[in-house]
Amino acid sequence: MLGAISVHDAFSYRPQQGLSRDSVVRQRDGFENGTVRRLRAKEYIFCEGDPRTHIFHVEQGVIALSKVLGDGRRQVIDFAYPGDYIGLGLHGEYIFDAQATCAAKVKCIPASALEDAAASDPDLALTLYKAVLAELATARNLLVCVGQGTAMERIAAFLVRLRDRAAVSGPNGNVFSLMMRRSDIGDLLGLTIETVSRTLTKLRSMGVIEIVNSTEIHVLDEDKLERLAA
Amino acid sequence: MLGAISVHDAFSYRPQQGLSRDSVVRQRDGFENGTVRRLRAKEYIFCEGDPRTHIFHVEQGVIALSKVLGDGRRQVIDFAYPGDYIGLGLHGEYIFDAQATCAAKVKCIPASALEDAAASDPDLALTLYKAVLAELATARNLLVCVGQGTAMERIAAFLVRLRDRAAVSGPNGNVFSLMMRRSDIGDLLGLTIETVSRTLTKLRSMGVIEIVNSTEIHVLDEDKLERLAA
DNA sequence: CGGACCGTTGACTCTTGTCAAAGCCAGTGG
DNA sequence: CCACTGGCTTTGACAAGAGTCAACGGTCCG
Repeated sequence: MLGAISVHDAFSYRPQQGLSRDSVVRQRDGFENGTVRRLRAKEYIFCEGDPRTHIFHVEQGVIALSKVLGDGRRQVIDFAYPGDYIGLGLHGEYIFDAQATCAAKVKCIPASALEDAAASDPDLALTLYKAVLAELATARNLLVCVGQGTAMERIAAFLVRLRDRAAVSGPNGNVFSLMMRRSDIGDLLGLTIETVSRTLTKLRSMGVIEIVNSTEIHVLDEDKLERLAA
Repeated sequence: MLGAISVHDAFSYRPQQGLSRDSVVRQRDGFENGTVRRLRAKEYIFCEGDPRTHIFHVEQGVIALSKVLGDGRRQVIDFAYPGDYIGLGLHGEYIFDAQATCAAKVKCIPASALEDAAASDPDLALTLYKAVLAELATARNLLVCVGQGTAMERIAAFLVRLRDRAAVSGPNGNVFSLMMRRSDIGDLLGLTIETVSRTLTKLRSMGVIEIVNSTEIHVLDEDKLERLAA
């Protein structure tokens, strides 16, 4: 299976090895403490291997965290939603790519600032520890889903998670926007965009969901959706 | 895909919901501080949902950490090797099963002892934080492998990791024992035992490895093996 | 209006899963 | 000492789910 590298415009262009990376440019315009940075869909915040100068706090939108193999195949590791932190850890470099799946805003916090604060504040340190444990649990649950589930089970489980997220933040959890392309979903679940599309279509024809404008989902039968999830 | 739950003898029997779990029995014979517990192949140390009373330090053998779906499908999340700790975290319950893949020895440490020590010892706390970060990196790498790799790429990557592990602990990293059944490998990589077997056979017929007694691997062409890995 | 991007759908291929049979090996008991 | 048994692996034949390739349509935007 070969995943294509989609290169859409100069702004979202993923820097290749050996070329000067645009993260250097980015640091000059908009990386001051607490600065909020606006991102367009498909724009990169950083790439795997970039020096880990900042932690980012998602204010708006969705950020895909992913790893890319040499031949272009991409695995999305997780999506970061408003409230989530990106880039925690002790490595000198980022260990994955971070890319907006839609228009987004992130607050940029110098990594040293957060780490200094954590060193003198046990509560903050515990919070960071818990955040990493949560990331670990998320990664393992996704692994179970991808390793054991059929396409239908993976898509259904993904939709259930989106629904649960929407349910806590709004009045009607059964209506939400995907905020991302089919390729982002496919790269999360280890499926092709065609399989994602076909599976969503099947869920629609089964009366489980309704799809508006390719991007907005209405869950019509949440019980059935949950039974379909792995 | 339906993975069978193999039940072999009373000792390794995986307790079902609602039945009294043998972990209660186990706590009576061999869970004192620092006690070393001997395990037979396929014996459980604990199950997901058991109260998290102890941390375990692997002394010998291999422990499979896994999650099981309702219908018996199992995803191995990681293998713990001598030197590794099992059961770190802040949850009140274990969040996965831990089962020996072969004869093994683990040292049992009361969870409270380790956590009390970490609270007053920043160095230990940092060590635990790093351990969790390492687990996170492992889980994500496995996710990339399982989500994007073919059967051959997954098996090759798995063998490369075993070879690297053997290389640091002994004189000849190219000869090592799997220390586990095909089903453990399959459940790690999201493959059936038949596919694992066929892929290993193919690697043998390609002259990349030699298989002795189903369980001992000789890597004959490590360059080719690495090129095959995802 | 034209182009780029995205999503959907169809036809076909192929990798992997499923089912079944047979062999191997170790442990056990006669 | 040997036959038997159970667990594990290997192999083959076949089925099915997902991937690949291609065409088309819709939407957004310059």
